[in-house]
Amino acid sequence: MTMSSSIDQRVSLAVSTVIFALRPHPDSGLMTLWLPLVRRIREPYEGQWALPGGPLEADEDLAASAQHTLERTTGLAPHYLEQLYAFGNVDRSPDDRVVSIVYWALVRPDEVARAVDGENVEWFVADELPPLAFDHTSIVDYALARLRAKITYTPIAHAFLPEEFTLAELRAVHEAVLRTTLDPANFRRQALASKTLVPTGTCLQGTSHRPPALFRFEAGAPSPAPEEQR
Amino acid sequence: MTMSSSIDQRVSLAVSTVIFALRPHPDSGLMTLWLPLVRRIREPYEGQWALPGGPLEADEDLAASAQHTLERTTGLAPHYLEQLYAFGNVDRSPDDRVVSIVYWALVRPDEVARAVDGENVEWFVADELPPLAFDHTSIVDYALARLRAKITYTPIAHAFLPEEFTLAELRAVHEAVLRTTLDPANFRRQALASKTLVPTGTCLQGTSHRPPALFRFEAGAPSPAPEEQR
DNA sequence: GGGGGTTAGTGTTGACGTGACTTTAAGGTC
DNA sequence: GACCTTAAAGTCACGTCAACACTAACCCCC
Repeated sequence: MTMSSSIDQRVSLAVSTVIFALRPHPDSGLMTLWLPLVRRIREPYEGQWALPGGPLEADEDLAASAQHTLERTTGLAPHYLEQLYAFGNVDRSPDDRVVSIVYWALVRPDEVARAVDGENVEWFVADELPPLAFDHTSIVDYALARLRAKITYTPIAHAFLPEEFTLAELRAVHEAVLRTTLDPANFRRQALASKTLVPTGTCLQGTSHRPPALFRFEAGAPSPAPEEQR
Repeated sequence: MTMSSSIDQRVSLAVSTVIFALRPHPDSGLMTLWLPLVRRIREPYEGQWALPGGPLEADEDLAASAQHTLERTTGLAPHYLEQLYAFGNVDRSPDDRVVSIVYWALVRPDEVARAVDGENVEWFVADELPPLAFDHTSIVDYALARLRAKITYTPIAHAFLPEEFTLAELRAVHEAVLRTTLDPANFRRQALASKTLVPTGTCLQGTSHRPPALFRFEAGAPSPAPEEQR
């Protein structure tokens, strides 16, 4: 603990984030998973797309560093943030040794609108990515797998939605993430059985059909540190 | 990526491991989870017990570094090793900033016998630990939760056993880890349904009752990188 | 060598969750 | 008011699993 491994061995520590959001697919119009990428402006992999990230800030916890780097590079403030994995293989960067502690995050549609969409930040369909820098392609694949697994047994879908939402909207999130269709009746049963949805008492008005009830997400027992993981 | 965060900000990177093994409890005689701890010989927390670990080796991947540090400090070679979490809160070490990438491991009983049990390495019952250095108590708690969760939906229990084992032995592992009793008939059905157990054809002889069949663990599809996580 | 003890292994039953599907309710539109 | 559309509730069959009963195969002991 006294010898700093980083000084002697020049291991640099980065924090990156895989950010997911939902918006319609340009071709089909279906709700689809998107994620923002940043164009690299230095070697190695100059000009290629990569995950937003940066060096760990000395005075910040890991999650806070991920969040701030995210804010700085993309302007996004996620509504869900969880550590994904620490990637540190020797050969994952051609020059230096870089250990990346990667987080994954979910953002709401209103955030997406606020995000900077400048020259070096662009949104891509999660399942149709260009070749990425470093090992970021496999990192995104892993994050995708984790998201799809976790949404099936944990109520995180609401992180893609505004405060109040209908069951149809919640189901649309699941369908978009999992790329399937779900039976509305069965989805309703299962969603209400989880006890994490609280009806607001109001209904969404202005539809050309029966008005659906609005719900709000209510956290159950606070999750133990650091996460539950199942 | 060009600025090394570690040099400027003196963040050191450590790799530690929570190692689990099974042996009888000294009081009850029941099979119980144990883990080896290392006594710290330097400040901070000098004299206190801590997880085995050390600085990340420059020429090793993360998992390899965990394995080698383990070998060096405790003499143990695990049969299962998985990344647990990266702990990096600013205040987790009183002096320097230390980010620990923590792994968890399972070892077989024959390994436990081979392990060094010197002055500064000692085995403890996992649920009856003394106060540990740094945030290692909460790390162990998290590893315990992960082990108990993962053993229920993944065939890792065999990593506590020799190559060939009976279903009763496998069930005893589950019971020891989860601290419950399990129905032998239902456990058998569920274990055989997973298709990961291959009968060797032979039976364990020398028992004072009906001889049980011996099984061997056969890996199914190789797990995707980095892990499956569910 | 037969009865009893012990564990291995098989079978049966009922409760529960879930997928597929039907039915009723509540709006708007024409 | 007929009709369309989606919300919401209800029905049914099937598979899973916990609980429990039952048979099988050894050893021990008298």
